[in-house]
Amino acid sequence: MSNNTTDTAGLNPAQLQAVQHLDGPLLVLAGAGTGKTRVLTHRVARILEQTSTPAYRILCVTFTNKAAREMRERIASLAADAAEGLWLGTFHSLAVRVLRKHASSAELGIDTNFLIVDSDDQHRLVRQILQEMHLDPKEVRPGKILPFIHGWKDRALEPERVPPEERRELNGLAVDVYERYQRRLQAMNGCDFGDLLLYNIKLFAHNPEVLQHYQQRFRYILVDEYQDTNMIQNLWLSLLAHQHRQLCCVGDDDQSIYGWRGAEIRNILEFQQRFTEAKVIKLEENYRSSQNILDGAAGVIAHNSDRLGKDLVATRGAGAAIGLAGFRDSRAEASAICDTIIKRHFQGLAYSAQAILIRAGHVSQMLETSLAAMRIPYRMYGGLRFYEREEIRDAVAYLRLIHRSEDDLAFERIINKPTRGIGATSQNKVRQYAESNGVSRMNAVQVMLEDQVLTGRAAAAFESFLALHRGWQERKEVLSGADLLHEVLQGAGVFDFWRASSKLEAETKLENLGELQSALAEFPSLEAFLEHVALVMDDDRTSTKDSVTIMTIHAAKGLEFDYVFLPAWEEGIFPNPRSVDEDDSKSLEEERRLAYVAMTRAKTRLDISFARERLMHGQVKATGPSRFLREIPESALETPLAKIFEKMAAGWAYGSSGYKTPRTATATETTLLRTNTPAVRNVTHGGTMGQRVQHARFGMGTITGLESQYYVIEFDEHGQKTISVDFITLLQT
DNA sequence: AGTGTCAGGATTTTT
DNA sequence: TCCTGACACT
Repeated sequence: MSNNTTDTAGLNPAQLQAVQHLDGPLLVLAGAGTGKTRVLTHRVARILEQTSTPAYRILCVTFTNKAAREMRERIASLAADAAEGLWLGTFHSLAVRVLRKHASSAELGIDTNFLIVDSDDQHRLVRQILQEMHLDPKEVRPGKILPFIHGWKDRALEPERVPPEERRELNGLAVDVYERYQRRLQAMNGCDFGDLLLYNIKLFAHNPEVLQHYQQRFRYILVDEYQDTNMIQNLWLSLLAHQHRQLCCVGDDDQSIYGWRGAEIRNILEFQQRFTEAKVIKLEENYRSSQNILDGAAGVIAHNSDRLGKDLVATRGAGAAIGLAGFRDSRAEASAICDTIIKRHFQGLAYSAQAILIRAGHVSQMLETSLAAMRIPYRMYGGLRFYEREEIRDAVAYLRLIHRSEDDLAFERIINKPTRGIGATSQNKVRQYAESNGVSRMNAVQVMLEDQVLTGRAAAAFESFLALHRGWQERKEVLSGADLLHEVLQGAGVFDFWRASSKLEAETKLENLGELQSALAEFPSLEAFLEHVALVMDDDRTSTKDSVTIMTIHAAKGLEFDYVFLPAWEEGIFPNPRSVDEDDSKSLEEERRLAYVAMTRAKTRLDISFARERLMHGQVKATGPSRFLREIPESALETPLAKIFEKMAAGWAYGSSGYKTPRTATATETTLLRTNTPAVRNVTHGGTMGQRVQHARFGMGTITGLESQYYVIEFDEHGQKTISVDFITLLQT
């Protein structure tokens, strides 16, 4: 093995230290743009280089498939024989790997041939269960129950261990559904995403020898984006690291923005308490952003109390001050941003160097309208991903059913899609038969046809479907995946269905199906492909065309752009009102971290803006500037906030350079504004104490309290309620 | 089975 | 305002 595979050139002393320290637990605390992943990959290469063979000595865990792919490539280029001793992947993909080997040896209720149930299937399952329990779908929807189940699984809680106070939520309903849901999953040999890790933990608990085996195998464990781990992932890590205690976690507590889906920031904050011998290395030299941008972000994040603390220093110098701009309304904001984008483009800057990052999806509407009107090419991320699209999911379901005819969820998805005369009644019959006999749906259909339980039209329809299925199973052996898919879509009438469809998107859908065929061609087997799909909700392949990026801040984490726009920094949008209202400061702190993440995406120039009125849900809503704006140190700003207020008060839509866009409101907006603007106004909406209001469901009432985004209203017939301003119509006095 | 109508809701989103 | 899901009607 060559002795300079870990080329340390380009690593600063702190990074070098993080790479070379190879003894005991280590926490690498690194801010945005300090080269975390780079350090981690160098460290892996260093271990590979220093410790010769036995295979499987390193376990390297990342959070997303994208990150895993990136790391794999980097490591491969650093260390020639990386593939040999290394397990690298996401928590879930590695958990699958373990279960595929050992699931049968423990009493988990599944065997090694288990199928992975994705979120769409989870929804469908829960919906069925709720129906069986005769619950009013208006009152209880899967979306109400599933977050509980996910939350519990993320904390390694099985139904019977859910603590009493949480059982009481929804009157214990969620627990009941959880139990039924779990039984259903096991009956079909299925595992949802939460189960993958939960079963690993159970497996380790019931089979200590399996745990020991992996504890011995993985001498070194490395984790990227540690601040995003949830309780069960952390438990999994702790178990595996128990013997060698060579756990290296890399992360930034200030970038923990996934608390709402179970990430546990305490994992990183309390690392040193759990590993008292741990060494902490802070990486504070920032290669991405200018000092002004860092100072601005640091000023904001300093208002959080739950943090370990870092001082980032830019290697790139002071750079431009942060642009701040206020506008009369969202339209003016959008067109000013577009003007600036075009101006910079004419100065030679690529569109792809500019990005607009937003807090919530709906903010993009106005921006998209403006971009389109000005013919600026743009890409919107965060819509439906490739593998989540209806036509793709259907096609994949066909393949799943061909691969494993016991895949009941796939069966249910496509048995009557496109319609082939198998209605709800026949499907229910099959389902009941299958469940009471403990066989798969496909199996049930066969038997029911033989026994003539199914007759007439339905029987004929099932017959021809079975014939198709049989044919496909034979063809599977001789055809490539892509060809098989083509034949299936043809035979099942999917192509015909979309060709005949009058829907606008029909053509795109056909194109997508073509894309799926080429995706299939990249996999060695149908099985490999299906496993990939189950685990990966693939990020859309980036197009080569030069275009501006619009994405949510969440989606932008880990990315960087030269020029970044952050519109709609307004109370009511950012921070999101739901986070503000919760009594603890936790969610507000997460919003603040989100602001920090957003700001630190910019390398060269950052432009933050707000509007006083925003077109939302088809209504004009008055908004105030975000509290985060006041937290940005004035020294980092091009124009102080106070000055912007002055100019705005003087009737100007004003901002810093490139943002002077006087405008007049459209006729409709003016009318709406007038009706919504009484003398003494609630800053965010326009209501006053004592004002009469109307609500779609609760009727007439009187405002008795004003809060940031809510009114307290005494309704004439429904008593006192606190209601979001969005749903209130103010009446003229 | 497919289309039309009405009510209710409207952060963030990976595996 | 615009999307989704439930239900009723043809």
